[in-house]
Amino acid sequence: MKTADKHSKIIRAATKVFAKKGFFNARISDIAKEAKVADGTIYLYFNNKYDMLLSVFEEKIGKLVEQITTQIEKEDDPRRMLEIFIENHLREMKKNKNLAEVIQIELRQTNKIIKDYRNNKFSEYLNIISTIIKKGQSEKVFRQDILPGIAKRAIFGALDEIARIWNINIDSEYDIDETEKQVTRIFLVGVLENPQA
Amino acid sequence: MKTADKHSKIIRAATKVFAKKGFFNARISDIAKEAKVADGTIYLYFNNKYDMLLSVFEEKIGKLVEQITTQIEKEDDPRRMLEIFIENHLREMKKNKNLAEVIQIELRQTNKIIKDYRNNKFSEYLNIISTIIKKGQSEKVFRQDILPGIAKRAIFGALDEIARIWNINIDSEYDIDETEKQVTRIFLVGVLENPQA
Amino acid sequence: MKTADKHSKIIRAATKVFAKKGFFNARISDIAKEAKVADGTIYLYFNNKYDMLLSVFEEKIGKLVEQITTQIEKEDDPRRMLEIFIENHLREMKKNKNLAEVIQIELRQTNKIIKDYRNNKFSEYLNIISTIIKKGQSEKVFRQDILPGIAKRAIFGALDEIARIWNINIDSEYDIDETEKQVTRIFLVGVLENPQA
Amino acid sequence: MKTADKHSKIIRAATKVFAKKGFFNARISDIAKEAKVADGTIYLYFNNKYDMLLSVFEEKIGKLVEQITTQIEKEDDPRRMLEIFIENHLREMKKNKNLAEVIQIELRQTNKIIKDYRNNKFSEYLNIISTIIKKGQSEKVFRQDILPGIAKRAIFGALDEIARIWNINIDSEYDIDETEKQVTRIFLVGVLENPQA
DNA sequence: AATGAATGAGCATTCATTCAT
DNA sequence: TATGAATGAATGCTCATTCAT
Repeated sequence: MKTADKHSKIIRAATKVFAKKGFFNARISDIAKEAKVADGTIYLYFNNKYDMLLSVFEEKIGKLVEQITTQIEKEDDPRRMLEIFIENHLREMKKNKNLAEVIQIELRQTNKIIKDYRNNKFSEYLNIISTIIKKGQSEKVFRQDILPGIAKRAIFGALDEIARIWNINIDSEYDIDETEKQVTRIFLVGVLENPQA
Repeated sequence: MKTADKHSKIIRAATKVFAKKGFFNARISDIAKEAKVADGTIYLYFNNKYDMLLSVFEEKIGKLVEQITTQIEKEDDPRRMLEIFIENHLREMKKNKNLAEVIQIELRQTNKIIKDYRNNKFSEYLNIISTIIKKGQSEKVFRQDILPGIAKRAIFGALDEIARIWNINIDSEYDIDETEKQVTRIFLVGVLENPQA
Repeated sequence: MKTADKHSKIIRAATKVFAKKGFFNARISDIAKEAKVADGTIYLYFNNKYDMLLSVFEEKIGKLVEQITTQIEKEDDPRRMLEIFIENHLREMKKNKNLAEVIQIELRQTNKIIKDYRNNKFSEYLNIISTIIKKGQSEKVFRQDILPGIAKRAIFGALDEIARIWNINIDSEYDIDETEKQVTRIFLVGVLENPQA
Repeated sequence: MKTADKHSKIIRAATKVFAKKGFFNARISDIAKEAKVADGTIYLYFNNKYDMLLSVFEEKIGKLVEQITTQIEKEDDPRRMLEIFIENHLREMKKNKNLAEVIQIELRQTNKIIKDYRNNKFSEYLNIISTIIKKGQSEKVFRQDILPGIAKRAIFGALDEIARIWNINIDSEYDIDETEKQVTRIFLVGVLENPQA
């Protein structure tokens, strides 16, 4: 087996185990067993347990960035772009609950001090949103008074919370299409009946 | 010192230590030292470490529920009520970063299975939002097609993510007043310039 | 309640709890609860946990010594005296399983170093047997070549092992009368069919 | 070092430490240090502390069973067989005081409920005695009215109590040869001068 | 004398990491 | 590269004992 294969086998196993047990409750030996690899082998590919989490996170987010970017590039309407982002995020999280879980864990569970200096992919991911917002503003499609730095947090936070619930309640009340529409509408037009009033 | 005092001293210490180190990295002896109490004393008031986290969480959220409910009851306009909720949540989190942190931890860090059957206060908290939404809908102030069950998650998630960032970046770009206005506006009227279009 | 009463209430409770859980697994608070007394109160009557065990043991054995001595004094035939000893020991252990248990514990479970300097009652108890043996020898009823110091251990050991089994198997195969007869016979005439041969 | 070696090194160390301090006072780290092994290593070979005690006990008793069985098989006279049993037991306990101690501990110290379903070797050991008795009865060498189930307990109890004393008094009054003869005689012919009388 | 809240030393067990093979 | 036995630091929790009331 080639090195790259083993590396990704471990990443896959780690994603699964971290998602299932949480970072602190996951044991290296769990991951090793899941990856069908010896415990020690893991340390040939990662420096330590936390490094694995970070790698998993970065890799998964990296793929998301790529995938969403590809789709968005084909569009020109910022409304549609935002819609695509929301759609994609929710669909990916629904499809891959482990991924949703790992995002939750990495973002909140581990030592904040260690965290900061490497989360580049995640910044990139959030910045897809703010870039859309800014484009919309320059094209006079989005309100000028929206602060993209805040909007990107609000949108990501909303999506993330919804994904969190999916991971807790196996059967949620609303289906994914409805949820997408709802979230998109809330962010595009707000909850007011007559905004002009 | 009276028993009640010691209990709340421990809660306070636990909140601080959990916030600073995270649940898994917090040692009982850290909390004991912070509370100026012996390690064993903690077990006179709590069954185990996780029980402390849950107690801290429930108590803090309980106070939030009370405080926000009191303020909202004085209002009648659903728009204003939603604004008050957003305002309060953000102000509390800004004021008490430990609280924000503990919410983050409890919501994502610990065993989901154990969690569900006790997080009543948190449900209550979220339901404040959906109640406001429903009231707004019945008064034709909010759009009829908004699903309160999704909106409450979206709003809480947005607020929570913003608070998370405050806890990471000591100095955030935007001040609290601006952030409040932004979030309120995003949720009330959305990001579109001309929703009618 | 008079002091003596409380002392004996604690002794009774301790006997019960030690018997049920063993010395090391018994908690002071268990004994206190059983005696309907505060934990701290126990330390007004005993120096420490081990001191309680020793007190329980000495008191119980002391009573046994007294009881058996009284009965034996009425007899003159060493054969009958030995029989009475065996009878009494077995009957007491059958009647009071806690006592049997505490003997087992004290004799084997606790620190040998601490033990030695106080076990006077137990020596007295064993010496009842050797005294009987010696009397029997001087009256030419028992064999001259029997060493009383060894015989007393053999007899006590046999009785104690039988009592141990009673405490493990709730229903033993043999009833107490039969057991008494058996043990008495084994020690009086041995197992041989034709000792002369 | 091979695995088997390490296992037996730990068994040896545990036997020594349990004997010296008693089960409850023995610390895992004591055993680890005695075995020149890390604390954690012990848990690669045993599930927990109690499991070690049980393993030690079973292994030691197992060896005794084997050794005594081998010797007894060469004999045909039940009198001699009983003598061999007594001889062997006492010699082994004298030689290996730790072993005597561990028998004492395991038999009385630990949870009786757990105990029963695994002490197979010990049952085997006691049944060597009853088998001898039965053989003697069928050959009309031993009295027909002796109950083997009681006799085996009486004999084991006697031997065990004598071994207990050896472990307490470093210098006992009687030497081993004399003790053997005494015990054998007591059980074979009893203490009476004229059994016929 | 009696209480029981408070103490804090003590320890079994876990598990990330190492390293000889 | 790969293994997995070995390591030993780390810690939640217990419980005998104390002492202010």
